[in-house]
Amino acid sequence: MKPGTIQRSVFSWTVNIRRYVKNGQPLKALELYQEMQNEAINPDKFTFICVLNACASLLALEKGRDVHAQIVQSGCKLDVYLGNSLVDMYAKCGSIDEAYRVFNFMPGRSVVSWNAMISGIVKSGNGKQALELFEHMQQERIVPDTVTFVSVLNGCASIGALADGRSVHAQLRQSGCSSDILVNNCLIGMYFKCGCIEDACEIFNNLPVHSVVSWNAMIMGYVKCGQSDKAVQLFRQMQQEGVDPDSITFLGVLNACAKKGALEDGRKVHAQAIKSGFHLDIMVGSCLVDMYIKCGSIDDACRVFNSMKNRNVISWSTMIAGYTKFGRGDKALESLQQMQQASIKPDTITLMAALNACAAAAALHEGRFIHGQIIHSGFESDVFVGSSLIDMYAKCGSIIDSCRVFNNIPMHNVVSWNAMIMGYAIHGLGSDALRLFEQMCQKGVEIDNATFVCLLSACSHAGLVDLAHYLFESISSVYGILARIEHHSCMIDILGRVGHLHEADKLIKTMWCQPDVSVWMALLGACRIYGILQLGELAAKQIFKLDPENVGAYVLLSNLYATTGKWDNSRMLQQMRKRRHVHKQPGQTWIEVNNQVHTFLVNDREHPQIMEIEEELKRLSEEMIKAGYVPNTRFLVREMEEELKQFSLCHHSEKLAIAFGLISTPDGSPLSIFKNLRVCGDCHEATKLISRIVGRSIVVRDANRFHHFQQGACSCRDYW
DNA sequence: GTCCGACATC
Repeated sequence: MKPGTIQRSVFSWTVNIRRYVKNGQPLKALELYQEMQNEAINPDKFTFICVLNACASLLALEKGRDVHAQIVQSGCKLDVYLGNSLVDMYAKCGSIDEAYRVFNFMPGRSVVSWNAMISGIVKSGNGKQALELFEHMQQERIVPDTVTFVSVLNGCASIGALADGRSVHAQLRQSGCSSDILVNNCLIGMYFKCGCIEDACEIFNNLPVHSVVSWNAMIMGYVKCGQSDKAVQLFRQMQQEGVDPDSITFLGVLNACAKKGALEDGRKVHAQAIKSGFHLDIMVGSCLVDMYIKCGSIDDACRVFNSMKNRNVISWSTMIAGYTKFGRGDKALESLQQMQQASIKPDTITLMAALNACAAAAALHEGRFIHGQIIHSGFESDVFVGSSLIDMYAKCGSIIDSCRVFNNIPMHNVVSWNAMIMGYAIHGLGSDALRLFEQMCQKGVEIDNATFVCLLSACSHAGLVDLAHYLFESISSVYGILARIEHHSCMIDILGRVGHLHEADKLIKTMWCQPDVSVWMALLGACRIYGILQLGELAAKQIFKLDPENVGAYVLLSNLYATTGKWDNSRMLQQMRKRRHVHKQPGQTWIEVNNQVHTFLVNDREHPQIMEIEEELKRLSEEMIKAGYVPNTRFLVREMEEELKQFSLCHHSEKLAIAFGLISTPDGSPLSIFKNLRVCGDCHEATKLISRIVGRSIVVRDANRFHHFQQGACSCRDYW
């Protein structure tokens, strides 16, 4: 072969490789590169640049290192272009150290080299370091260009550094880049992310041309700031001004509808997406699914999902999370299987969603299976996956497994500590929660808002009122942050449970922020326990104002009326609830025996062994009455004959499940049962007695926490 | 020839 032919050959291979890279098919590009080497054609500088580009977009660090070695081996001279591509590859792949090494070693550096470093550092999540490098770059008298400004502004946005953002903005004004449309869109995003809506609007309003990207930045900005109404409004406005939405616009506006729970708006946007063809976009499709889920229509979500031509890991994860949200853990886990049958590999987010499904459904068996998959796919050292595992095991009743997972996490963060503290909290292990908190402080882990929520929950479940007071005070006095709304609702819950209703009421009145539904619910719950009518009515009124379809509030208020003898009010309220089509979730209890789940409803006679179950319940009732048990009908709100009430109480779903568990498992073995609602007071009392009569430990998970019944006592010490 | 660009699933 003549030398000229070889030259042309390298050139044409490179052209083809580049075409794949530019078309967004980096994997194909690498395949072609391999083929080229198989043909014994030596790559040149231009080939290397294309291949590094492909590695960067695939985040293929190992492959990138190989290419780097080949470059060195080939004797190819490291010029600015090749050096920049190497820096970019290492930085994008997250290896900032290696990027720096090339950067420092390069014979000459252009503004592009600095840009590659800065944007890589921003992407790796280190906005502060990026700002330092920006400073350094200017000391070296390198003039920043629009690309630099875009990266640095993103860096400011990512860490919410408003002051730095403003100073970059000031520099930008003097630089001659300030009319660049991309830079301005970036500024809009930065100001939104730093919470300065006015500054963002000012930039938008002063733009000579509003491109679709500018509108998108505004729409997304408003969504992120929690002003979804405004986002939907802008979506309409942009079209009135003759700008056509693109797929990103749809993602933004669907997000807004999802946040607002605005089903009707969502449907309109859906129709429009179909008209313009953007519904075929895989991300718009996934967002439509998400919107319908968040707006409460699982049927529509399924319809969209089933009609999607292509689904990716995100579409499936959305669906798995959606089923869980609707209490369909079984369907969620089924989806995980289908996804794997479709050869889509779950990522960490999918697995976390699946673990949530197991946690919600108390499906310990499936949870362990997914844990196995996690180990198999090498995600077990991921701290976020680990935190979901801790949560799953805790909610499935195995706090020992939670501890084991916690101890095996190599690098803890605040999320994993919080998950473990919360695990102890729901099991009523207040002192363990506190011990962990002390360790966490000793290790210098930065405490966040969620930590206090976990700690206060631990206090609530263990009845530690004084400690709760102390912690609540220290949020502001020691940690210098304002106690948030969720901390207030925890505190009100704790105060309410011990009957300090005046104090709870006073706390609400002196809150610096607007009380939300959770705050009023905590108060209403306490009023129900102590039969405080007036305050309870006031709390309920506030809840209905904020959320007219809150089932829990209807139930609590109607219970409150019933326990205070206001039967008429109770009945009227129930009628009102039905008129407004607010449906009560039926109480349900399930138990796993021999890897099979048995589900019971109230007065359930469907179970094949119902005769034996009733026989056992009768036997237990007699023994319980001998032990001094008086059925407590206060917890039953419907106005009915006393005898009928007692019958109904005996047939609550939890009692049926316990009786079934007792007759289906060997003497002395522990029982675990799960209830979808809170356990009722009578069942709680009865279970305490049963645990003593049969000499077994009985673990009950209700919607709120775990109750470990043993020898006539419960771990919740009657605080729940 | 190299660097940036509104965006989603927890």
